[in-house]
Amino acid sequence: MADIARLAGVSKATVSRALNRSPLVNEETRTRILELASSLKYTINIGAQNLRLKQNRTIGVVVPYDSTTRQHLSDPFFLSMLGSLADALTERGFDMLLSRVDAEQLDAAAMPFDTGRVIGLILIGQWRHHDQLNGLAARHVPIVVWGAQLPQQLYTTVGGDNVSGGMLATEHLIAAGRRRIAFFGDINLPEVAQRYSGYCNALARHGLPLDPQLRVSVSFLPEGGDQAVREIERRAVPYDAAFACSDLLAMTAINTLRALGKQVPGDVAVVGYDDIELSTYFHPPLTTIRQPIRAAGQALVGALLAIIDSKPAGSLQLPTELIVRATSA
Amino acid sequence: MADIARLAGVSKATVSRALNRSPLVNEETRTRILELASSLKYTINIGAQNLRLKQNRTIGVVVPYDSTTRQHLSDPFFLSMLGSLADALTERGFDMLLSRVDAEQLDAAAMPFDTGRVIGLILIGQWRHHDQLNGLAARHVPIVVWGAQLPQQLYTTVGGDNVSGGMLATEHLIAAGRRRIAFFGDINLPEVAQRYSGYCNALARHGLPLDPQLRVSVSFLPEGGDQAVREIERRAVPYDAAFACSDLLAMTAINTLRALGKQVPGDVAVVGYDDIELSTYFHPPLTTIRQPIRAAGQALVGALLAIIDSKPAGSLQLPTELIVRATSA
DNA sequence: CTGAAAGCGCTAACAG
DNA sequence: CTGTTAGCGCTTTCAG
Repeated sequence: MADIARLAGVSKATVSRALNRSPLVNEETRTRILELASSLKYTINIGAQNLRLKQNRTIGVVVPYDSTTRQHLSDPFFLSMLGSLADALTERGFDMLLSRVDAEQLDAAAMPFDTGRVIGLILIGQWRHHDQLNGLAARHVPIVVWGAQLPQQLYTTVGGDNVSGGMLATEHLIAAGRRRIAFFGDINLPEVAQRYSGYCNALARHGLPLDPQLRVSVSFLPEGGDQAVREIERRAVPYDAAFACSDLLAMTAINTLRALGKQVPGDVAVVGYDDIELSTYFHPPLTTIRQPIRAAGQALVGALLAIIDSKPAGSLQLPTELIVRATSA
Repeated sequence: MADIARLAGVSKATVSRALNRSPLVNEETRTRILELASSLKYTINIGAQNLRLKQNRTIGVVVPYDSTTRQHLSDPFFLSMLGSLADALTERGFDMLLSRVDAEQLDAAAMPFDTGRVIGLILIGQWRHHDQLNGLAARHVPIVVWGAQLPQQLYTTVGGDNVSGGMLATEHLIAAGRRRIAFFGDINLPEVAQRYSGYCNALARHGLPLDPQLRVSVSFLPEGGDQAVREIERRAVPYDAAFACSDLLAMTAINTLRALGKQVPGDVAVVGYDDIELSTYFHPPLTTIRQPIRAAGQALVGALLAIIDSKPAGSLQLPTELIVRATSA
């Protein structure tokens, strides 16, 4: 900037003003400076600017990962979420600092905030780390989490409406004439627990019994679908449908069902969750519960910026939607 | 820092030294300062430190996207790559600034560098933007690209060995007794072109004719597999195998083959590319060419840091590997 | 071993 | 309209 000032025969202050399009600077001087700057390919040093302005337009996006199961990068759902966040942040002129942290050491997630690198954090995935997240919020780290709303929650969440998602899926299967509906998912995870309660509600509403033997606890890893099917077969309980807590789970489950000689949806109807892009192109195309990814990115960013602005930002539940395709016909 | 200095009864300089573990500071003073700092949850402001040190430990990772086809976020391969990069960068103490840029305006990718936010760029995906990439390199933007090595290339690439990948796949199919092998992919993309040339080599080596009718040009979008199969059926050329340029393509192709009543691998053997995690759990498990993702992240980061250090960093081709599963049995 | 002082690149009073 | 000056939070000579 000093160079430009010298070459333009003005002071650094004027250059700064010109570059920031201050109305205080003469039209003519301004264009001269701007041209000089662009011919020298000069751009303001954002670090210095941030320091001076005590501002910062970078948001930290954290993907917690489970070091034992690597339960994080298998699912295309995350990638879509990342994309949606990138779009929402870009749109509002923010940069995105991406980090992965061990889910057991979630405090580490706050480092970019503590060191002033970012002004707030978006966490993709709540898992079972409610307490650690509360801890961060108690420290006044501006944070928004993609996940379920829980009692005594100090942090803000944005998530799909899991209860109604679970209901939609289950009622759809019931409407399709299914009576013995298996549930695949780990209810220790808050989101899955809510989907399960939606499932229970739907059964109750239609006077169907809740058989605990029909619930199989599996992780979100791709092998989960296979495991779930094999487990329920081992239990030898009759079932004519399955509600899987992710599309990936549903797809791998369907593959195993087929391998075991079952027809989908003939013998077993299947509904997934998320509506990842591949679901449409799967064979047969997968019936699923759509999570509104675009809206999710917008909502997460909106909520975080509100918090940073110290405006109250309540937790949010985004509507989910049943997408009927062929696996439940 | 001024606060800590005051509370510890020392100068800012001493605090700085203590925090940076300088040997110049008295053991006792140091621990006092360190304790004070941690009790106040103080952390050095990285922005200010960077400014003063004229350093920066942030790398920009850029995912170009095609605004018309959104040819970017459908494929789990990218997510794995992102994860691998995140790991490699974290390991070496670098932060990752993630951005998406319109592939038609790749110059924009350099912005975080021009403004001093990052010290170098990693681009995931070369697509057909060789010239723009050369332009960036000519401007001395430190940059490494995941993609194919091309003639007259000013930038550094790291990529899988596509020619040998194409050969491995094709020779495997030939060894399995297939003679009419379709190729699914857009050879306008350098990586795909190289895989195609591997495919041609393999055919030639075994004295098999190269039938241009067997090559179907489709994008990497998930619907590509479906389109490819329908196109080749429309052409009514006989084929007994297909080599698809991504696993996603292979999977959606298999679904469509099945929908058309063809057996896989009975009627048509299929080989994919990338070895994404889902491939193992697909039904039938997918034969594919593995790209060494972990090594890729390491290599990309390593090459970029070398360039930043103004050490010469030649382009690199990582070995690919044939993973035989059930779709080619 | 410690402190005073200068300065990284930028912006914003304040004074012309 | 423009320049002078101070200072964002940090590190590092240079003197004690």
